[in-house]
Amino acid sequence: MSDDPSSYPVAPVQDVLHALADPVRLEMVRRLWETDGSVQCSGLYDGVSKSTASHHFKVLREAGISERSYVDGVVHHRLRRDELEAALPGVVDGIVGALAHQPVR
Amino acid sequence: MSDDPSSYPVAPVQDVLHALADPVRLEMVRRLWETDGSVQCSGLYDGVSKSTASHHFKVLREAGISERSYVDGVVHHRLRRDELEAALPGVVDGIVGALAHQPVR
DNA sequence: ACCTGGGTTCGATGATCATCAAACCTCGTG
DNA sequence: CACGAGGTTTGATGATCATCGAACCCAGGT
Repeated sequence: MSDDPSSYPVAPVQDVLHALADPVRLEMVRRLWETDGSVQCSGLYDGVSKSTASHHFKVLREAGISERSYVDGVVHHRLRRDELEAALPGVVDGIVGALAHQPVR
Repeated sequence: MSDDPSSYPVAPVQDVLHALADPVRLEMVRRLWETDGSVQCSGLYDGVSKSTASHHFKVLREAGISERSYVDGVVHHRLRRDELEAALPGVVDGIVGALAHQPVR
């Protein structure tokens, strides 16, 4: 019912960093990263409630990191790779890459 | 007085991101970035008190981002470029690069 | 010894934020 | 229409954290 857009321009670096500096959101981004295309909400988190997850999706969206779409009446998310790469070349790539080499938290 | 080390290993990605996701610290890193070598504390911030700055230095140090040294009885800081590049290739580079292209906050 | 300049630590305060449950919305299907 | 599955919004709560002043420490100089 809200009329907030399904995507925003990539926010200033600082806001993007803030969006990524949370374990739940970082994991969401990690899962989005390894999926080309879009994923259903429910597949992007565990360990937190639906409402908390929804909050995190909003933060990611408003930072211009992810984008929402409706597929078969169900909400999907995808990573805005190209826009991110244009605004912050190498950054998300490097972050997700480093995530792969370190113990899960 | 404290006996905390002058440098730490680069922390997990998430902690590094948290350390960078603050305007004061990000500016400190930006200034360190454009200086090869070490800088005196006082040259790395403005707009906050000494105690606040000291707090931010500690966060950066504990995340393994910067390193402390004593030159002429005065505290200096330098960016741990190589260690950061090894742990998070392209990340700090990309962040500071993006900072240059966006309005100051 | 006294001061001063440059940093740090402590304690307190206010702001931000992650989290949840409950109510709500919106489809699609029986 | 009623119901349920999947998300969102709201309001409240507790935790984290940025910020400051004040006290402190540690050199150098006078």
